[in-house]
Amino acid sequence: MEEKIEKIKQQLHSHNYKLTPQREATVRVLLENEQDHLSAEDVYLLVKEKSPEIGLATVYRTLELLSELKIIHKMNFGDGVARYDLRDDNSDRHHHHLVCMNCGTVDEIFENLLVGVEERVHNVYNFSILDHRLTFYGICHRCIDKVNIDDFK
Amino acid sequence: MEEKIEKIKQQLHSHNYKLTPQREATVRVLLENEQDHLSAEDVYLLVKEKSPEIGLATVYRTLELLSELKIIHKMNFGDGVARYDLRDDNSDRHHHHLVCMNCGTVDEIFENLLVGVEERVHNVYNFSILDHRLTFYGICHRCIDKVNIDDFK
DNA sequence: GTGCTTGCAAAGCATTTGCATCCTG
DNA sequence: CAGGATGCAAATGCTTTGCAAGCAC
Repeated sequence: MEEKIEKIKQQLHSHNYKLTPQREATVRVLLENEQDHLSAEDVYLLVKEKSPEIGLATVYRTLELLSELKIIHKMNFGDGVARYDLRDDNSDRHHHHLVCMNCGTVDEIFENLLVGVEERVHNVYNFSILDHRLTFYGICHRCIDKVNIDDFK
Repeated sequence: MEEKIEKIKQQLHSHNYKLTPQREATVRVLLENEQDHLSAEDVYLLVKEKSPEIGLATVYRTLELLSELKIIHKMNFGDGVARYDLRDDNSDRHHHHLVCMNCGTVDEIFENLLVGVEERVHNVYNFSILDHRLTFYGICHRCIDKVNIDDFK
């Protein structure tokens, strides 16, 4: 935890930004909720619990900044809000999402599912890949016995 | 073209909706721009050329309706606007996107890149897949010689 | 003090909704 | 003429921005 904060501090410093108390509080919330996919509002409410004086705009600016520095990932599952995820350098390229169309839960899976696929895209389409997103939409294991899957087709 | 319109008309009728002139104009724009990924605003402006009296709200309502009936695909590339695509039943599951981080162009590729992957996700995570999105972000063949790729990393 | 940060409020956009009107059957 | 469909304008919801004040080096 502390060493992760320290690392992010370095990353900010290397781009001439400071780890202000507000930014640190925001980063801590992200670290404490690494499995989740928090929206800016979610982060704001959690940060407010510890630091009630923080403004929503500051949270947005911090998330935008961390996103630009590629410390976090900004993503979109089609529900109208941006969601944020800490980036773990190692698992990053092998990190995909399972979005449940019944309960809305977003699970993460860590598997190198695209072995060979990226190379193929590069060779066939002359497209230089820098990042990718792979998201599966369906019904999660918690809901599968409770719903009629045909209702979602 | 005409038979595609006719088919969509049937799909609407089967759900007790009509193919009104406004809806037809909207569908025609989508058919005429099948390669593109138009935003609602784009569609609105194109429809307006032929039918200047149409309202933006009607375009939104039509796109929403077509999306619910799964006649079109609503998607999101992270630029803050929803984009729409006609669904071709056959190529649908093998239809992916290449988003250029320099010029913003979205190219489509049609390849069954995920052979085996879906089965694996289903078996390992007990997740019943109904749809997926695979998007690659990078630099397209038109831009690769004009930019320094490290600037995007 | 100079420049980055912040909080607040106002503005910005994309999208949705209320409502009176208009068709269509 | 009854119900769906439309156009307009207003409202909404997420996000960004302007600006004056605060803070740090």
